[in-house]
Amino acid sequence: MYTHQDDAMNILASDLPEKNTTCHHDHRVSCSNCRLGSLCLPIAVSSEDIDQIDNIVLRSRPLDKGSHLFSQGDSFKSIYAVRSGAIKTYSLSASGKEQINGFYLPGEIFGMDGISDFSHASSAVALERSAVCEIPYDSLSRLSNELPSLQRHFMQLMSREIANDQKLISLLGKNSADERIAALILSLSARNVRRKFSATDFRLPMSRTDIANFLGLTIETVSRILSKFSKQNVIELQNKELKIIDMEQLRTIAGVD
Amino acid sequence: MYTHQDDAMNILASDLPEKNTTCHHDHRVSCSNCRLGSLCLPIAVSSEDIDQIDNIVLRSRPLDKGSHLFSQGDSFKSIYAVRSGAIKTYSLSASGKEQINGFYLPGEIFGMDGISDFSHASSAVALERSAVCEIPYDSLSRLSNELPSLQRHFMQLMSREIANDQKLISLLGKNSADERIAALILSLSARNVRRKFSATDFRLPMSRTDIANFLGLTIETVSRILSKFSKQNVIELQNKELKIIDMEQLRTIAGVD
DNA sequence: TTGTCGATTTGACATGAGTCAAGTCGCTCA
DNA sequence: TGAGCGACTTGACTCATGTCAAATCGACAA
Repeated sequence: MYTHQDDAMNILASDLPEKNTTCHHDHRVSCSNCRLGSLCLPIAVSSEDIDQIDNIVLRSRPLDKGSHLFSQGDSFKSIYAVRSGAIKTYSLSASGKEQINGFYLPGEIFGMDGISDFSHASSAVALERSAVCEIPYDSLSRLSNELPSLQRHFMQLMSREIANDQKLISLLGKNSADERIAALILSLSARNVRRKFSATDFRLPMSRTDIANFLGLTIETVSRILSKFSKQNVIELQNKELKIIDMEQLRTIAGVD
Repeated sequence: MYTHQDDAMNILASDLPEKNTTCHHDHRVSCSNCRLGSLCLPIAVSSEDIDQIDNIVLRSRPLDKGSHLFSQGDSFKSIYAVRSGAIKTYSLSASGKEQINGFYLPGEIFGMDGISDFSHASSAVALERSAVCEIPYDSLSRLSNELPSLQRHFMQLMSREIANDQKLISLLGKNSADERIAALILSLSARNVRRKFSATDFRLPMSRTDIANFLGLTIETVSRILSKFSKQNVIELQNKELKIIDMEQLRTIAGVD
């Protein structure tokens, strides 16, 4: 039994000592060698089990920026784990508006919204050159029956996705633009920490337009607020390179007491 | 293989001819006699399987209005199906704000947000005198291993919950107050139809405050917009008794083309 | 029946975020 | 190196929704 403090989501990868090979360069790296370490896979899985999982995972070559992994309405076959880069998922509402549902960073899992009716309820597109692992759902289901810890882990993943969505609902329903943007920055920071990267210095993988869409704001509002945060010396921002200067203040703005 | 048109969610109950017994009066009714019919259970489940499910379901006595079924942080043991009445689930954000995550009507399932870390991420409270079926998660998991259709159905339920949440995210992020309220009324109407009740005449089980909280609005705005819809002869509203007068117009307002 | 209290409605006003309109920046490609 | 173009920023103004305040309604208890 284990829990995570942060809200990122994960399912496949191993617990072995990190190798310093960059995944981008060899997209065929196995789960047991993946530098994402235990981000994806259940910690409880033994190394023989990892081999079984390894066998069902498909590793495609990197996706170029802007290319789609699947589109809304496509028949559902697999879920995906980000290996490198960043992915956004979005859906079109009945009235044709695009809503970004999430940004996914290395070690995170997406594509689970297609399970309910065998077709994807959202589209997934690469925000930059990215590599993903594809996990065919049939094989995963079958393997889950043999590996109870995998089944449990998978359920947890879905449940965590629900919990994440509910946080976003609360953010959109109850928080000001300042609070939403501060919360997004803090979420990216926390997920960076999870991947053993800097909590304070990182690149925003998405455009201002994407941030605005995700947070239910306009691009002008996002831009103004980021400028304001910069003027207030809470962050420093050079295009997409972000540095958090005053983490405490950022937390205060986000309303985390 | 089957799909649903609307977005309500469901898992337990049978497919047999409806009996005209009101569930409220005998809260011990079995799944196979439940008037909710096939709303809850997977259609594919055979009658012997239903008996097995029947055996793991706990049927408590009705809950009074305002009483809690579980609270945020409680350890997770079961998921629940609404038999009669209505339930809301809500969670407190880091900053202490309450956000209603959903309203659940008879035949709908809730409480799945607790799976990820063995503790409930939200609280559930009865909006009116209600009866629920409790399905212990342990037993459900065990039974799922024997009944593939049950496991599939359960996955679909979780996935549908995600899809629902994403619709709400889009609604909150992209739609005006008018559109949000029209969409909620249409959702309640569709779910009523699913239960073989009137599409146009029903009672709102929740208060204006709850509607406002759920939709990310203030109670004043909700009240004003409901009054406006009434003046425009789109609906008629006597306290909580709602009659949809002009369904077409309501759809137009909601932005469903 | 009357009193009480919370739920709801309505009005007047304030304001945060959207809209519209210019720019400016910073890639990419020739 | 410079042209072109999409991404981003900034300013002025508007408007939808929130805030504050007061009145009314409706359910329930005495």
